[in-house]
Amino acid sequence: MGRCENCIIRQFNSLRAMSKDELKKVSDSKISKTFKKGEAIFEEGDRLDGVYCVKDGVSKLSKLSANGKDQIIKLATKGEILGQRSVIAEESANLSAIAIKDMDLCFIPKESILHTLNTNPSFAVEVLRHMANDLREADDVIVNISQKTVKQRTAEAFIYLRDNFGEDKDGFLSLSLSREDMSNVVGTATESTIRIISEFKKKGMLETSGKKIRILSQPKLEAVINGL
Amino acid sequence: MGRCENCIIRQFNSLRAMSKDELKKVSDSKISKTFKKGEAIFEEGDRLDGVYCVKDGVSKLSKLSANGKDQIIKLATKGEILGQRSVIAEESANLSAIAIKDMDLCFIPKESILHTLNTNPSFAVEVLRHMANDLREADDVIVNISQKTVKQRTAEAFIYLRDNFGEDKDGFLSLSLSREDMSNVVGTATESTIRIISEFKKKGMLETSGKKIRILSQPKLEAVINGL
DNA sequence: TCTTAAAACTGATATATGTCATAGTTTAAA
DNA sequence: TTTAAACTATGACATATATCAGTTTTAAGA
Repeated sequence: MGRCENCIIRQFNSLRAMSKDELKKVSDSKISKTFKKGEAIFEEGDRLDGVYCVKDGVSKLSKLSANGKDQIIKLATKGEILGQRSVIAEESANLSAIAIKDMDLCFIPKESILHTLNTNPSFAVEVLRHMANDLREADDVIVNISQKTVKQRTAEAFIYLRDNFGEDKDGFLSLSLSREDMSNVVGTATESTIRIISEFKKKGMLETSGKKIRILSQPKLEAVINGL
Repeated sequence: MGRCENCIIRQFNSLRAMSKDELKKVSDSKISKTFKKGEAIFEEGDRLDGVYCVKDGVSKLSKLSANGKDQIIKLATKGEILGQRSVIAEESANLSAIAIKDMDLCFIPKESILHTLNTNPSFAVEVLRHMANDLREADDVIVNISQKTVKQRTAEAFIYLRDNFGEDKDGFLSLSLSREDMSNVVGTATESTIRIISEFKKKGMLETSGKKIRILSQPKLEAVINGL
């Protein structure tokens, strides 16, 4: 099994602030896990005994509302830490984490995390910085949802998918979401998302091939985002 | 001028995790400030040289969108720290803070905060806990906005105002927001808020007297929230 | 390959909410 | 007290989006 000390993923998250000794301990207690697409890493309300460091794959973090709809708050990929907020706040998970691409992760027991937090200030500050960033992003989402139209938000989501997950060699988005997941990111009904995607295709902004979607004109998408 | 060591407000926020020495330094460098209703403590985009500890009054934290509408993300009162996120992330402010009730605050230069963060892990953990809580609240807002109707969110806002700011001796909400601020909390048009308040009055849920609003039936409001 | 379930799509319609126009009311300033 | 400005209120109307119902397409399992 790989050693944390040598893990490249670590460079992208707060674990890089751990000392050699701390990493050794984490490495000894960590457990590698895999989840297939569709499987839940944890669900809303679960008590978490640790956090998950994403080595590969993608997870959606979502929250179910009373009417049965799911709102996706964030898509987490390589380098992200899942469950951090809940472990730190010593609360049960406020979101569910479900794999939307086969995942490869390391489970790190909360004791390691909490102990390091309480003894290594630079680790705590790193985690804090990361959470401050999540908080700003959440604020932005709030403003977006309440001020922009579904069409604008859908256009934004496509740009987001390209910027954060990239494209394959043929220019298709590397992460393909189902129409339902897409609508849960945007915060709308599945039919609305389908209609908007059809419209974007007609207007030459997007192209599809099977489940894959390719962005044809980022400028046109941006025009939509800017309310033209 | 008051000494931080003796400040009661401190008990309600992360500053309680500071040592005596640290508090002494903060006390020597802090500056008391007051802001009248309507004045800006800071604006979106400002670089903050420190944080503000609210001793009294209320501030709205809001973000302006392209179309000129303001979304209120949070109402901050006694004990809250303003600007913490931006100082920690070393970014300019992502929100504006504007007084909606005359305020009394202490400005604490960022050096004190950052130095303590880097040397006192229990302070860092306290701040982290607080931010983890803000993050959960933001997640809840996202789900609320995208899943609930304006009417439901308006009803929730009234309960929120009662729970967080209380009532005066006559049972009126202690914090009275203008219809516009209320609509910016809920994320809707001012006219919609006005109409809904009228409806709630007709249905015996609310009562107004001048600018003051009194909740007449919490159960009825809750029925609305639960989509009845 | 056939079969079946899930996902994608489309149309018709309902409804919540935003927008615009206008009038009444309160508040603050002169 | 008078006047102007800001806030609250209400109606008429436009429109974005949800909902429901049905069809087609795609994917997966037998």
